[in-house]
Amino acid sequence: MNRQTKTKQAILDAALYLFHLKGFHATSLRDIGQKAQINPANIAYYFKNKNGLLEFCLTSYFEDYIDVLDRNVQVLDDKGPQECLMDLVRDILHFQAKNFLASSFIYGETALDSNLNREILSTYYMKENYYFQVVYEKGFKEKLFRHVSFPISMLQLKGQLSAPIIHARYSREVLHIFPQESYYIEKYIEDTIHFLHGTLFNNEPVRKLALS
Amino acid sequence: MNRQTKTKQAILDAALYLFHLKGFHATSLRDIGQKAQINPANIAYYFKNKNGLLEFCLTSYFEDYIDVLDRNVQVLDDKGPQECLMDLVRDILHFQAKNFLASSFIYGETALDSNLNREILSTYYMKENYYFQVVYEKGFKEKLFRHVSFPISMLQLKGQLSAPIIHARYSREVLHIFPQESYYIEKYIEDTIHFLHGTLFNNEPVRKLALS
DNA sequence: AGTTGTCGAGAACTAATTACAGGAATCCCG
DNA sequence: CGGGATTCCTGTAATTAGTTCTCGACAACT
Repeated sequence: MNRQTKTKQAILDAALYLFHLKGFHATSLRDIGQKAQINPANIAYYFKNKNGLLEFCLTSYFEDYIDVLDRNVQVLDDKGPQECLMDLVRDILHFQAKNFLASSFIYGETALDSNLNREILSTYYMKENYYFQVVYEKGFKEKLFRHVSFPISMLQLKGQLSAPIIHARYSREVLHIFPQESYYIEKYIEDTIHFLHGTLFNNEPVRKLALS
Repeated sequence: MNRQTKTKQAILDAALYLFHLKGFHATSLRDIGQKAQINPANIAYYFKNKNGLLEFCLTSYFEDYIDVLDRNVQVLDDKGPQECLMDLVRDILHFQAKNFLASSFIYGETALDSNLNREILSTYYMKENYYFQVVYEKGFKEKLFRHVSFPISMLQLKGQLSAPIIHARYSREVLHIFPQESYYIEKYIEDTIHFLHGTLFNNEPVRKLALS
């Protein structure tokens, strides 16, 4: 890794950490510079300005995210909609855990109506929605999914997927579970899939969870 | 309404609106003053400083929220845990829809790790958790709830409850559903209760959703 | 008249951004 | 192969803009 990519990475790491900690607007370039052990002017050099830094963070995150979706949906016909959706859930939750800092900061920002990054987010939302819609439609067509409302089911699923990130502090401090530890991630994945079986899939769960 | 409460309310309305729109740190007191048609110095007069304004927003919101929980859990023994939890879901979703601006801003802020309002939030999280735990425990004891992990189930439920707020823009722009309209609220409540039947409650749903 | 509420101006501070200069790495031509 | 030129990278410092908060004056009720 040459000098350039090294400082650039240091800036990104520091920025992501501080964004997740305090939010975008609350972190100054000075903070980032201090954390990354570089001069704030460097940020301008690499990312033009604060917004450029934000845009870079967002786009590189979403590129990878869309990639995860794309890879999964490409094998939709082989796996069938149920397997495909389960794998999507698995991969998305893994992806979010791996990119925890970025995920939590992005979820936090998107809760707001801010028009700062509206265009960027809109684009990726549309893409994300497209992939899920394809899976759902195949599921409906083959009668493997119950006849539920796609938007509502999608919104529920989004809630499930975002919960370990958005409520991370709540999880840690109150529930005493640690949504970044692989034990809990696997457990949460299992339960999210169970949720799909309970609300969306037509046939019985392949592997039942413990029932009392 | 006398002059005092009138300006105070104007400040609060403007603040909540702008916080929800741009986030706490991104809104200046000048913005609030302009939106509320008052002089920014008034904010200091009523709330001491910007943080005081934030604290007031948070505490008054959570007071009401805890009130909703409390009222429901007080009649736990009469209704039984299933009915009680369903009514909780109903009332919480209604409450959030009614206080949409505050809800979305607070969810946005709590996704971050900010230690600004850590103490306030911690307190209310603990309370919230207490009420749910009481309901769950009765449900477990009377074998009306399946033998699931409370923290994980709770996290899932939190995800369900926060989704219409956090993903409000996604809902509107991509899914074309409007999580503030009573039609969708009722529909979403129905589906959330269905989620409880599918993942938590032991007996069959009282009123089945359309199955294909 | 005295209390309470509102306003405008500005002080003190912090932020992003830009200009610029010194240094390091790299390249090119002798 | 070597040394100078060029490009790339980093740090300092000044500019500009925007923020909170205070203070004293003014208005409006009681």
